[in-house]
Amino acid sequence: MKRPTIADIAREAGVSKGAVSYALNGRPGVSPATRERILEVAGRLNFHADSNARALAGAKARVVGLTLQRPPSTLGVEPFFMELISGLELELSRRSYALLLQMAAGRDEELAFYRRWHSEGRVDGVLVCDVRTGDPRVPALEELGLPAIVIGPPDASGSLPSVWSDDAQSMVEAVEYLAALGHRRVARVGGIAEFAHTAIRTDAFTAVCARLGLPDAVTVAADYTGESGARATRRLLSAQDRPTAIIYDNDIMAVAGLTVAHEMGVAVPSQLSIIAWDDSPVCRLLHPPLTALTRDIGAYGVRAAHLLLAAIDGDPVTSTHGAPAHLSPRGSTARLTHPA
Amino acid sequence: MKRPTIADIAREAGVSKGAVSYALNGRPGVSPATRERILEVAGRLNFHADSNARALAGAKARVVGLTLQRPPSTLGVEPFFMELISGLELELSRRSYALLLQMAAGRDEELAFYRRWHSEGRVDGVLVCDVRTGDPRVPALEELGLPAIVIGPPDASGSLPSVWSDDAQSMVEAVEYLAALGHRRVARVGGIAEFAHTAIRTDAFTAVCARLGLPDAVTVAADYTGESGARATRRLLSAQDRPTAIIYDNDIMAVAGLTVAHEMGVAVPSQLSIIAWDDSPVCRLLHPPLTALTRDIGAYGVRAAHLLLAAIDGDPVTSTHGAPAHLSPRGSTARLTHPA
DNA sequence: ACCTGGTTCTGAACCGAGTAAGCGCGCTCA
DNA sequence: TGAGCGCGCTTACTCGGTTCAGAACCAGGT
Repeated sequence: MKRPTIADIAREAGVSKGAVSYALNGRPGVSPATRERILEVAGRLNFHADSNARALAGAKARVVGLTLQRPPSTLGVEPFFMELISGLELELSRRSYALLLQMAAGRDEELAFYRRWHSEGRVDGVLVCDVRTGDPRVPALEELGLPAIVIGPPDASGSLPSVWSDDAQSMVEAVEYLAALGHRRVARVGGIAEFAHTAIRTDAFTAVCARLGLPDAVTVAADYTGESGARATRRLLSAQDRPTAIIYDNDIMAVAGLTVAHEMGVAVPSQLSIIAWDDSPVCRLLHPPLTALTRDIGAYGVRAAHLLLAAIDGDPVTSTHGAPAHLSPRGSTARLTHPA
Repeated sequence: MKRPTIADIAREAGVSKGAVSYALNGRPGVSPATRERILEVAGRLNFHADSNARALAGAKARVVGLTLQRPPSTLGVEPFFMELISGLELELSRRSYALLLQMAAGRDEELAFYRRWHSEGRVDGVLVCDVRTGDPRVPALEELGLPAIVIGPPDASGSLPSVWSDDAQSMVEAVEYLAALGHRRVARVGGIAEFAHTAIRTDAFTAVCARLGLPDAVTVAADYTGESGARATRRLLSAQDRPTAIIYDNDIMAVAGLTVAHEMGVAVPSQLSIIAWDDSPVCRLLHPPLTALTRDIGAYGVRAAHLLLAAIDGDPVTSTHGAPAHLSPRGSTARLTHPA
């Protein structure tokens, strides 16, 4: 027997299609005895309801969509998205939801995918990453009425619920730590400036540096790639009063920065301290191992999936903050011993 | 107007639902004039056919599935899968197919997903990674009749078409290069031994070492994680006659190996040469930059997607070989200058 | 005996597409 | 003139579920 349908089960169990549907979905309308008989038959025939038919008849498609718009070269290296996806799937699998993954060239294409998915009835909801301030996707999704969760700071997510941590707090922790080690000239290699979380980090960075009286709290913009991180680092280390500590907005740029320091004869950590935001296994493998702002990215995924499923079920959902990234001090940060 | 259906278009264009279906699918049965009118209306209403209804009515679901069974910690770091997915999507998007991504805990769970997807009518075909010799998924998929493409060597893919490159050839290139640099004691840190491509590389490694008269061509098994690579490297470098060159089965283990060499005071490349299989941006950022076996992983994805879509269309499909990985010599390999 | 209320189940409509069968029309050709 | 044919389009049914209206039945109360 191939691909049994509820009609097959109904015949086998001696009931109508309707009864089978009620029984399988755990809704009232069938007696416990009949329900059990139906479930037994379904199990015996290894029945799985056709998801297309179910979705067509008004039930959920049991699929959520995720689009990523970064270039593959960046994506492949950053563990962020894979860890995020792992977390998402943990929760989605638990509820028998599937994940539709789509790479997009830009926001417009990404938005076009949301629109198409919605009108094709492919997904019950979507997850939104890398939001910018004033991101057109937010109002568009609000208008579509497609359940959506933003993985990013709530500032830019409009009425869409979001999942993120308090980046400002983590930034304060990092800068205060560097200041406590005696650093005065602290710089930062930031991520893509248009992303909302980048702006938050930049503001927090300048604010805390001002509060601590650190001069020249400069942020150089980069784009998460190793090359851009290396370029930014060269620029910073070539300056008159070069910084004695640099905070990078992701780990791959920090790795690049470490190499540039080597290349320019700047000793890490004796002459330069380095902190990476996000902590991939690579950070621990380098020499010296990188001090990093560690956070449980998988937990974001779990939480985001949880919220999205709740939103799909029509439950009221509000933005939540996960635990902020905390500092994992390793060999790349130290008190200055060989001032330049 | 929300979510227009073909009935809406039919009314608007003054024809029947059937005519609309024919027109939209580019099949005969409507005159050019009518077709154009229908397409104009569809475009104006921004119509997209409900994929559930379409799939239910016997057409394709336009979805392919991919399951990954490696632990997220490994997945996140290795750029392989992200690059593969990017390549897949390039081709899938071109044909308006979507990608269903699923993490699985093991082969059995992975197989269960294939089964469920098939019986739920969710996917038109699947992609299979990390095949082992005698992998149960191969006969299971053959029996299911679900179109499938193996991303791996054809040896273990049974009657399923596969996409891979000639790893043996690349291994020969790497070992001959090391031999030409004067290395005699060459070792290897291999990937998971059960994977079919690992076996191929191991066989090729021992064969070429034997042919070149290199003694002790030992392969230490590891599991692609940095920790396992570091452990394996420590073991190798602690041996009586330690190797003067090590080939790693992925880049992350090579990074770990480089750090262990540092840690043990073994200079790279003067005392130890290192080659990584697969070339992530990180390889170029290290000091010294890692010599790597480079291959176009995205191209695998494009090719695999292409074959899968052909198989779904019912076209005859045969396994293909992509270009083999080729050596990108960098600073981590050199002629021995400080023999131990 | 009759009404009420509740549970259990059936039957049929419906979701939105695809598609086989059929029908009218105009054209060609015997 | 009428048979035959092909084009263009409509009609009606199908896919496999969900869901709603109502039938059948049973029990209890009056």
